Amino acid sequence: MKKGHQVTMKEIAKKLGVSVSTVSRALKDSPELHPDTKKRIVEMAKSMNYQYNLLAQSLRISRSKVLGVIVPELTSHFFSSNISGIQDTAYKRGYNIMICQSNESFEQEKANIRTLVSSQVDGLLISLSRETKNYGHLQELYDREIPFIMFDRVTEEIPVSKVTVDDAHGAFLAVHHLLEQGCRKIAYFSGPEDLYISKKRKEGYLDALREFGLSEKDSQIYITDLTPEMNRQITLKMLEEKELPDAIFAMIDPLAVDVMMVLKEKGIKIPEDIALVGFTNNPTAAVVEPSLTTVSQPGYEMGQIATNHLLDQLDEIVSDDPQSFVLLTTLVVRDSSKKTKMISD
Amino acid sequence: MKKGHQVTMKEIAKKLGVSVSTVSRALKDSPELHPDTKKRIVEMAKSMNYQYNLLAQSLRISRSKVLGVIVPELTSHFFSSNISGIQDTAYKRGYNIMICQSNESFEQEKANIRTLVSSQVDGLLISLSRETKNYGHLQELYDREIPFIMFDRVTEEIPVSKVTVDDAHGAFLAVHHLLEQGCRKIAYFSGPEDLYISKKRKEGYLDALREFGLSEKDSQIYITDLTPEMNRQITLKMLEEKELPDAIFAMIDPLAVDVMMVLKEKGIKIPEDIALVGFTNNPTAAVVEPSLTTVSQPGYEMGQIATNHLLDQLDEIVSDDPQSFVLLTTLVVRDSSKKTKMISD
DNA sequence: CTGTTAGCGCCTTCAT
DNA sequence: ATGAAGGCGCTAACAG
Repeated sequence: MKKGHQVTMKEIAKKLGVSVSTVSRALKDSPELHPDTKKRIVEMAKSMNYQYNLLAQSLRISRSKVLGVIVPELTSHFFSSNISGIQDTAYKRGYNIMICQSNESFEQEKANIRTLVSSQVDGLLISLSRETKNYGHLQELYDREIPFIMFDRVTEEIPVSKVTVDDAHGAFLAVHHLLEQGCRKIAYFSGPEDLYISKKRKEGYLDALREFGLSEKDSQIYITDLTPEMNRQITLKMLEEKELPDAIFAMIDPLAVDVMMVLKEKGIKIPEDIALVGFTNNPTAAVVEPSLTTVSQPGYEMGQIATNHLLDQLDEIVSDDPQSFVLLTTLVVRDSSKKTKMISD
Repeated sequence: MKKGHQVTMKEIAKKLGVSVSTVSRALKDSPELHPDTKKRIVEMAKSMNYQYNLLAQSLRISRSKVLGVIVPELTSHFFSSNISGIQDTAYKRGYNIMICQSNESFEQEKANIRTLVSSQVDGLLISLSRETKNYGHLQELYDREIPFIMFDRVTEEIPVSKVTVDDAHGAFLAVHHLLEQGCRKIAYFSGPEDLYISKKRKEGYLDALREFGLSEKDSQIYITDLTPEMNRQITLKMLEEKELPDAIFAMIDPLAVDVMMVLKEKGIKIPEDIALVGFTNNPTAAVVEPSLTTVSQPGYEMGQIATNHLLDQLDEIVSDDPQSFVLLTTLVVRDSSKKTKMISD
């Protein structure tokens, strides 16, 4: 299919017998121009259906007004909230966004960066893939002075701005809540240990235990690669222990839901036998039965803040010094953790 | 923040004492070039960290290798699956995608089209906003010969290719299944009547009724604007009727889930008292209790097919004649509709 | 095999 | 108040 011809300034100029620069000025509403000429040009442009060519402008001013976004996956609710916040914010400030998904692959992530840089994006917003364990590609971006910031899945290794949630504190809130409900044998279901969030949430878990006079000896940690199969498997494994925990803190909602399914199958009552808390506050958390207590992450706001900060840096409204934005999580208490039943229940 | 300087072909050329075209050819791996020169250039490019400037190429060849995507919202699981399919497919074929969300606003949708066209996208993939009731902006795209296709939320008014699911058939499957389960008073919970999918799914609903000797008189239709509040409200209204339906077909999963919540609150057993079927197969459908029978829409595949077709049109692999791809839906039977309990249950 | 030239659509001096 | 010229980075036609 061949695209229909796009009207250019040149054509408007010819039709009106003026120069291209005059047309350019008229369309930019430059003051140093006769109002009549301006009016004639603007009207002609409209009647010819003239459409500004951003590409040409970008090349000219070496600024594309496009931001690149890389996320591990598009279909996760959390990341799509991020993107939603990024898109709305960028759009409001006159930017478009180009999106890539790494599909949790390191190689793909590197390739994504390459195409986005080639596309001359003015800056990048990156959330790291699960596989990303060395940061040469980010270091290179940094060395080449291509503005970028990281969100959610970040690394401390590169001195750029980051937007995260207070994972440790969120986990602390979750486990603290379980302890308040009277639980004392609380298991932590963790994703891969080298994952940043696995570590951070473990910190919060242990902190909360300590707060209640418990030590690491009282902790119980199960590790999964987060596939539904392994999630099931470790839950079953846990159920084989002589002494069951009275609560489980699952690192992330989908894991919590998988755990819940197994417990229900096995006739274990939630929260009576085992209380359960997740993390993220996915839409599913509200509708499972029992409804899942979880830690809410402000995905949309993360996107907004990340984008505004990056654009502020680009526009030199703020300095380039790397800043770390740590958004607060909140505990959403639902039924899966209510050991102390209310009368109204 | 000022972006670091990007190396250009010109600089490579100067450093090596060759012309820019030679560099260009070397980097394109042109055969009509001395291998040694080519090697020298490629190595120099690498050592200088040369990065191709797609923007310049786009301007030159009047093809941006970028596709524009407009969806009503980014955070819905169905649309993010679409986008995931679009992104993967586009990427494989050497295209990037620029994404906008209309947030279900007609004005926003028009504005999105404008920026994407200004950005010189080679084609557009559009899913219409809920508010979009006239199609002048699409007609204009069409008249200006800007290649685009529509998916999921489409209109028949514009002769371009479309990718949809067989909504009527999906609804038919759902209601047919309920009838087979012995239900005879089946209510249809519909979104706004002017919505394409509301209409299509109603068709399937009525067809299925007819198949079982029922007529429009035996139908019961409740209409909501799909907000959680109104979803609740119409469910409560239905419950006030003297004679309750024995099954409900809800036009879309979130609506089905809202209905389910109200029914459960009121102590109505699902599926024993009222069976329930949704549409879309959102992740939530699998985890609510009882698990929700629903019609599955292949979101990712829709994105793939739409993108491949649009790119095929652009590359003139297929003709420009508008084609209509109607993907088949499948019924996913879960607990919310099983009137006839199996022994194993 | 390689260089020269012209130009994609726009903007920005520099003239007039 | 307007025009002419040069150039952003790259490619393609034409020479040689």
